[in-house]
Amino acid sequence: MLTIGKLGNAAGVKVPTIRYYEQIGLLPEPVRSTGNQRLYPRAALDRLAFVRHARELGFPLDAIRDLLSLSDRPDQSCAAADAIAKSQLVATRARITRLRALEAELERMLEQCACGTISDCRVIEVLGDHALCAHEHREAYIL
Amino acid sequence: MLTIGKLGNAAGVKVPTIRYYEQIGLLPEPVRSTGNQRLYPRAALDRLAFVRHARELGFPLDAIRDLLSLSDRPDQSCAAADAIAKSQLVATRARITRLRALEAELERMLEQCACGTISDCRVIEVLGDHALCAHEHREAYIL
DNA sequence: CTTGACCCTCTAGTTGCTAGAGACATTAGG
DNA sequence: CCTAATGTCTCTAGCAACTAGAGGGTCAAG
Repeated sequence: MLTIGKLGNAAGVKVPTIRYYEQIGLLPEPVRSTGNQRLYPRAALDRLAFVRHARELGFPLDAIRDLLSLSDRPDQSCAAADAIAKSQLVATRARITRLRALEAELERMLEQCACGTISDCRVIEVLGDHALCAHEHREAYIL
Repeated sequence: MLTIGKLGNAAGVKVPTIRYYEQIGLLPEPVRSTGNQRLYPRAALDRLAFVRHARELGFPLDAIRDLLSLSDRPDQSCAAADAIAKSQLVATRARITRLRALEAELERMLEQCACGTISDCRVIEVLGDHALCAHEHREAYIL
């Protein structure tokens, strides 16, 4: 059995994060030692590594919760898992599209700035007036 | 003078957001009517539009605070404003790079999945084992 | 048996808002 | 002038996904 620190080390996840995952019900409550310390079986390592990897790929915790419960039912169709991954792909692409427009706008802003005084600073000017922009970005800044 | 609702409408910013900006010191406290309601001069509209536009371009509020105080000093050099915009550009590019790696990984994952049962689902399998990945992404998922 | 590294719970902070409760102000219509 | 509808006020709490810190208990080595 592993203590929480060894588990965290092995999976590359910080100790408070593991406790947080337990608190929100993403990981099951482990057994405790006589001194009330968490003790994890080897299998917990796989589960935690799965969570970490999914997080690294940008999956939100809600989606990971669904993926975990799917992975516990090996005989079911994997269509649901595919759908989750697909929607993650769609979200990722949307972010990229948005960020590329922002990148272009920032580049333009900086290229045009002659770096004099604030009163004729292109950066400040463009920020103050969307009409000076080449792109539309009148949406909320979605992360 | 404008009430907060008219200001918000004109600038495309929700009323609670304006109050929030005031609370964190991003916008100055306006005068009040006899009935304690906020009353804004026309100039507040420019300032709020500036904030909104900068947010749309992904600038964090801290950076916007700095940009606002720079724009109040028109005689100073605009090097500081440029530096802020540049670091925003760098951050934006870093996010794009990261998201493109994620996109590629998700595409690969989905292409390889034969869509059978969970037990041989490529999505679940890859999530459980980083070694199956084509890219490194062993960093925190930075938004 | 003591020391130091680990672990426990709990609260509060991060970013940038959004939602709601319960009360007061303003304004348009009759 | 009164009323009803809308707008505004303050305050608290919530979202994601953690992170940091306080103040204490536990465990294994020497």
